Amino acid sequence: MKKQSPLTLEKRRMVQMLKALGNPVRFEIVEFLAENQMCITNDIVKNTPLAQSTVSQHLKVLREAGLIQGEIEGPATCYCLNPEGFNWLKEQIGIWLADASFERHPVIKL
Amino acid sequence: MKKQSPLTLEKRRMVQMLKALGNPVRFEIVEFLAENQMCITNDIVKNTPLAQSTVSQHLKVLREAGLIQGEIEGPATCYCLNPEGFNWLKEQIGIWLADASFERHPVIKL
DNA sequence: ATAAGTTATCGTATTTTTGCGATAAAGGAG
DNA sequence: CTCCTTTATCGCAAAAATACGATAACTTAT
Repeated sequence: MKKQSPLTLEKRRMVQMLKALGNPVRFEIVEFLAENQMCITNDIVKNTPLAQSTVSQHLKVLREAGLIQGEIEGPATCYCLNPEGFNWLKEQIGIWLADASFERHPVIKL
Repeated sequence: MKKQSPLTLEKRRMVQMLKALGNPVRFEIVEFLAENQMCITNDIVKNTPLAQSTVSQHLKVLREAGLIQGEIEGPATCYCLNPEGFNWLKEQIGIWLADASFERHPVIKL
């Protein structure tokens, strides 16, 4: 039995990203950003039934997780996916799932 | 500008899995299960500072997300990763991230 | 300067999640 | 049978997430 060490910085970042994506609204925002290269915040707002302030909060969560990035374009803000963040996550998940043992503990019938 | 359609069943399942993994405690439980082939609930409990009932709740969340599976072994319960669930998730993430456009909206300086 | 449009943040209400103790169910040991 | 161990569930408290309106900051156009 191996004792669990506390989560590394990398894994905490991974958890933060997974949590950010593990919400239907944010998941849809990411999909929207992926599908639309024109990514002004207001377009995202119009695409949801939610208030502008709510969407802004969700964008903040995604931004802080490093999954999207915003850039001020004149009076508006252009959000796009953050390729570095997504590629990093993809890589980490790959490593993580590869390491994971899917072996089943041999069932000892008592 | 493309209008967003509501999330498909598959995507909702994906969100559910991401949410389940997007919690430090559950993430560690999964790591623990991956590292230890002996996966009795009580061992998981001993590995955390949390109460048994709390761990049981987290296991339920992971189980309902299809990420782990439990099997009653005598008086105890043996939990293991669910290979199908994880492989499905890995596959979906691969597809999802491959589809995602990382192109940046061309910045029009006004 | 004023007005219109866009976005971030603040305060707050509601909902959900997280955590715990107590309890019940179920199996195995004596 | 009784006792012990293990686990799931219930009820509840505390914490966090979610959503909204109001507001402030900022840009652009008039």
